[in-house]
Amino acid sequence: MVRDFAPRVLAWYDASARVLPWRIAPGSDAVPDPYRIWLAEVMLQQTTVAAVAGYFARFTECWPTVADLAAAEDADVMAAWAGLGYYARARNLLACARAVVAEHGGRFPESEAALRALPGIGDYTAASVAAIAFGRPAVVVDANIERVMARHRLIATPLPLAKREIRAALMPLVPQDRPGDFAQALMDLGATICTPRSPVCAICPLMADCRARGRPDIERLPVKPPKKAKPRRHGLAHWIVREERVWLVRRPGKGMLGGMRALPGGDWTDTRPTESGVAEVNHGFTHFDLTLKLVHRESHDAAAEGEWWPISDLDAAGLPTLYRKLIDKMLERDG
DNA sequence: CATACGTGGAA
DNA sequence: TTTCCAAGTAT
Repeated sequence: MVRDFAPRVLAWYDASARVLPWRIAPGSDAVPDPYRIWLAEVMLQQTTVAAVAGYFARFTECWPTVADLAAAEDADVMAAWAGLGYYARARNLLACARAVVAEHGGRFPESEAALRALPGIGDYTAASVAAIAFGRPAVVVDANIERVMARHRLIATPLPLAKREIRAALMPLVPQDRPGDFAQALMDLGATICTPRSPVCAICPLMADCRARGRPDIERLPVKPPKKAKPRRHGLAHWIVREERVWLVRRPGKGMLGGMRALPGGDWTDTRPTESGVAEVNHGFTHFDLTLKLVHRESHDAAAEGEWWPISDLDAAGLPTLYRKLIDKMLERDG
């Protein structure tokens, strides 16, 4: 049965592939654009298809080619990424586009190794671009494929240790003729049938030889390490207004919300400020929860760099969601 | 190997 | 409301 693993997966994909803006439909003779494949793959890192769609449309309209993106202003790209999260991706996106232009003549390299050496491209993205854009028989392993394989082969080793087994199990199954479709097929399968909860095994093309099929503990696969409790931190943000404009700063290039426009304010600490504010939000980050309070200030530090931004045009500032939530709350209150 | 790094939707 | 977690990468 294992011998026809890829044919079953590909036949299912031919009939059931999701239609996505960055995808070339199976059977189409269109030529994939490595720039669009790469852009989508970076946006999709730890991010849902639904969240990415609008950003992908705006980016490809503003910057149709990798050369256009490489020539863009940092501030414009960071603002366009605002709200999508994991902002190191946007910084690396620009660095990668510029490296492709400066070091590869404006064309993405085709080998997995050369792709892997570019900023923001790790094991997964290097393999997926090699397979999808260039038809290379790379072994693509993302969270969907980990789940499909851990269940099909009943791999109970906890992640991330299981990654090696999963990769070894998948490698001999990759078809030489359609590696890109194979990878996308397994990801679609994981996203729509072999889901984390309530998998729809009855319509799965792999059900005949899936070792986890029918087991009550199928939802526990793949086994993941226990999560740690998230601490809560507190911070202040300053609302400084002059002539219908608000004072915005840019956060340092590394760390939380690195490189993004923001409201000025102090460090985030583990003690709640006593000062009363005009608005407050709770915002959940990956490894801590933040309570951020908005307070009025008359002026900013004399030495501070920043810009007076029209309050009526805050949408264009490209503020991270944390600050948008806080400002929206205050404006809603004050009218 | 462990940790830092966003956000929004689903159950 | 809380918890989970989604096409991961860098350090």
